[in-house]
Amino acid sequence: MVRVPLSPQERERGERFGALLRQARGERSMVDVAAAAGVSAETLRKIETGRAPTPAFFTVAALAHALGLSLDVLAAACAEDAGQGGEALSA
Amino acid sequence: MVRVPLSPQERERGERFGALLRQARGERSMVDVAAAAGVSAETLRKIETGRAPTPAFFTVAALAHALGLSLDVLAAACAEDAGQGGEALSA
DNA sequence: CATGCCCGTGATACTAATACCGGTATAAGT
DNA sequence: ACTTATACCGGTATTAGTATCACGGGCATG
Repeated sequence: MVRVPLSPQERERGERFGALLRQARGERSMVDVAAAAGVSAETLRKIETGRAPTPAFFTVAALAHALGLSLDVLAAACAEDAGQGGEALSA
Repeated sequence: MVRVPLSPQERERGERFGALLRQARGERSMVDVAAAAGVSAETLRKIETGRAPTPAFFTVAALAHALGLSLDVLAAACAEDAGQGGEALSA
């Protein structure tokens, strides 16, 4: 087991992540945002649909920049949902 | 060529990125931070040394959380340098 | 109505990230 | 001096992200 397959939780988190991006995209087209971020439209689509649940950091950073989103907010929005059962590892 | 190999610029950006993480880690050990972030120590080492120049978003998010860093600051610090080979338009 | 364009999508190809293993070097503690 | 702990390094295995190709649906135009 050298490379653990993505957990269902990670998949779901990716879906939520993509949903956030799609929501932030609003009326803008995929190709427009993708071009602004410097990634291919297909990649953006995969991220939005959750088929790429764990995209690269800089890809996300570029998309967030193109959409005017904060990476911290984005990560927090997904992390909160991901650990909604009760994450008591910090205290 | 369906998957463009990483550019030298991306490699350098990864090195800077890793340097930032290492700096933020300070005196803490790799295994400690890696465990806190939920990634393997080898992965953290590869990211810090620049051998993994484009880590996954959530991996970076977890590391930043473990280190108390802001993702936006982190991305901005790398993006500035990654832009061109010498943008010194400081007014 | 046919054609072309934009959007979104599925399939395919290829590289890279993640994790594990063994070995090595340095520093500290006993 | 031996052991322990930390970090570095090479290789290996497997999954996953990213880009190109090719297709279907909707809309405007000729």
